[in-house]
Amino acid sequence: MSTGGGETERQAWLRTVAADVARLDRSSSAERAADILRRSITEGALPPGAQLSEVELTEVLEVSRNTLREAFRLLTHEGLLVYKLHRGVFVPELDEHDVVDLYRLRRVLEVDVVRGLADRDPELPASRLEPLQDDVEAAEAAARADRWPAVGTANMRFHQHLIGLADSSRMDAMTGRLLAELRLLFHVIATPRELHEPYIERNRALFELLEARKYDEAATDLYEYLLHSEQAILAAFRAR
Amino acid sequence: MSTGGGETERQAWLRTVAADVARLDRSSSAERAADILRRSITEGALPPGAQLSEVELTEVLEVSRNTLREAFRLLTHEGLLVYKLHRGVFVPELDEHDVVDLYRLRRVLEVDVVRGLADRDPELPASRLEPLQDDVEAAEAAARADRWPAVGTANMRFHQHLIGLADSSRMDAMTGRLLAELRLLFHVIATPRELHEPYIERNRALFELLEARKYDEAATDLYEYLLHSEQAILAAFRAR
DNA sequence: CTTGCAGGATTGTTGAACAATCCTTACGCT
DNA sequence: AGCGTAAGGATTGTTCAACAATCCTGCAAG
Repeated sequence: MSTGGGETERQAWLRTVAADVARLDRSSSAERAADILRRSITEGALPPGAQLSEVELTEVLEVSRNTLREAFRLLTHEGLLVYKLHRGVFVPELDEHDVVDLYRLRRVLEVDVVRGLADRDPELPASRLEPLQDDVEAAEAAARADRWPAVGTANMRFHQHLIGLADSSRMDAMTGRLLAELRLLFHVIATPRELHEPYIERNRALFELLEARKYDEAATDLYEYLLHSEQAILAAFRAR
Repeated sequence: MSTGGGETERQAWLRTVAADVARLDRSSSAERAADILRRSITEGALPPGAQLSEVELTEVLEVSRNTLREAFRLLTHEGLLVYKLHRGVFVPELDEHDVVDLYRLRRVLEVDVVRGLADRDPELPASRLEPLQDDVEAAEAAARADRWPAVGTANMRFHQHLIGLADSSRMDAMTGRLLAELRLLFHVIATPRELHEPYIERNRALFELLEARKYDEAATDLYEYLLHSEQAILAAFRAR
């Protein structure tokens, strides 16, 4: 490797290495406990409204109460848990107001990302779209296997990767939080198939528009897409 | 008060009461400690890069190490502190990349809020603009007294209240985080006057456009405003 | 100049203990 | 019976002390 090569190139490499190191560092007992709880919540094992007992979870997760409370704090700030002082932590119960709030933010962020891709199209290698393609194909495969929760997961990851195209760490974090809360909403809906099926082909259509570099068209399409999704969830919500 | 009056009216009232109760509940030792640290950081007493020793702060704040660590977690998720595993917590050092990232999000969120006001103009009472007017006048008063950090604080609150017009709790939280990080950036800039002075009258102009209900004009004005502010900070940054 | 190895300092985690608050139950009153 | 109230138990909030794991510093050896 040449030492006096490209200055910016070396800096970019240093950044990727630093990111990898940070990723390896991320392993404390509290975060491992949070990982387990996060999966339990997003997969529905802990339904909205459920209380998480401290003494019970210390035994299951094999961590001390203090460490468990740190895990609770982590998840609280992801929106997956809420604290009620002197009463404990609960899986939040979101309502229609939250649906509107969440989707407003999704529309703002995602549409802006897609529209902004036009400005930096030259510096965007085609390989950046590969994760999106993988997600689309994963959703299609899961649908063929009738595994609708997996379809929902793949669709979620599609949107997370879509935001990732903006190279904004803060947008990534916000989106992760928004999608986690959205999953909370999904669990109150009885029919996951009707909830996720329509968006498999809409995601593919969106992906192909991006591949064809028709960013403005993709943005307006995505806007309609998210409006439609919001209405679907609201309708399912009102039907209990 | 009529019991069978407006259904939605009563629900709205219940929501405000619930919000007040939640606000009163919000008082634990960890959050009080976090409040003190937050002020120390945003006011510059703890400069970027500084490490916060646990044993030292337990004595100053008179809380236990566990409670202090909960306060650290709170501030970490506000972006005011960063954890390095087995090394401690530090005040983050933001760079030009972060400036671009933060301002991109500010533009997206704030412009969307202003533009969205047009749709719900009828239901928006004029009193909602009062906090904005107060902030503008506070900034003008602080400027006359040569208190430029206070000008910066008032300008920040102006934008926080601007976002508040959207009635989105998640946007409020995100904006609080973004503005807190922005304050971190201000401390590396030597001349607070040149940094804040131009935006006193720009905020007033924006307020008057909102008062006149010229929302589209206000939105484009705000977009230019934020681009200008971003360039000013980047310029000050490159000049060390 | 780099490498490897103590030693000390700091953080990560645990367990126990006590105070504060909430929930439940039972009691007494109208 | 219905309702306010008080005692009791259970849970959370907070503190403390201790130990394990990791990092930083300085120094010696190659």
